[in-house]
Amino acid sequence: MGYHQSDIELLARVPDDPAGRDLLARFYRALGDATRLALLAFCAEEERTGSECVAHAGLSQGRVSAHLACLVTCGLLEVRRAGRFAYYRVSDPRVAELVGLAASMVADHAAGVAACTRVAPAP
Amino acid sequence: MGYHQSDIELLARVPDDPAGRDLLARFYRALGDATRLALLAFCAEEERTGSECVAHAGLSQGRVSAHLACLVTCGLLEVRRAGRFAYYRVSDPRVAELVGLAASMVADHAAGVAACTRVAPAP
DNA sequence: GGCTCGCATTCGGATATCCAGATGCCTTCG
DNA sequence: CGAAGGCATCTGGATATCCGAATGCGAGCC
Repeated sequence: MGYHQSDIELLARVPDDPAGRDLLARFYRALGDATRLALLAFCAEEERTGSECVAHAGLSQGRVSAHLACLVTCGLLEVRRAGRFAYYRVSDPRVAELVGLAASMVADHAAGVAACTRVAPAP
Repeated sequence: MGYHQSDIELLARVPDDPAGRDLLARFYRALGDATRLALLAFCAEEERTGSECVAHAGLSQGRVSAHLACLVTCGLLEVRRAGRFAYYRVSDPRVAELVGLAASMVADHAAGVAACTRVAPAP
């Protein structure tokens, strides 16, 4: 008793095989970086070129390019190439849902998330 | 043109301040580990004790305890303590939605996610 | 009281991911 | 053609996270 239908769903959604779970974990790690989240929000507003993303992120060009490539291969961003420019944008509405849900949960557990050191306390 | 309402939402959901984005990123990283995903699915079926989780995960007891603590502080799992036992379970329906959405996106981009090396190629 | 069990925390080492800077390829412009 | 701009990739070093094993603490049983 007390279990929601969605809990059953969860079970079905998390892959049984280790390889599938690792894939899902990798996908979450693509979202697990503050710079990539900032780029995602930036490219959700409107289409952006690589240089615009570099200026917005305030990191080295090479690093931002790698972050964008990560977001594209994971399906979080789409890229359109024209001439010497690359235009990035968020096109999948599931991305917004994913971010909205997570932000909502973080709002309810901000202190815990901030304190959560997945392995070692402060050295 | 071509932008969904949910994209606007996304913008609003990703925090403007770096600290807020870092918190959101930390939350995603809590989900970004195959062992923790397996524990989440295991504890979604029904309430589980720490020892049951250790047996299911097949890792050292100390490590599983740390993973469970991470999931609890991030609000992904709830713990109920009785006597010398700790009972873990998923109680927030948003967890299932979060996992379902991610799994659905991974299904559409499995090859990319598998290939995505966030920084350095194979050494 | 003393012992065992269940859980949490600490220790040292391995691996993944992050970063800036340098280099290379392709496109565009003079 | 030659120079400059935009993007991707490689190099080396710093940091975060993971792991098993050992240790500490409180609860329940004999």
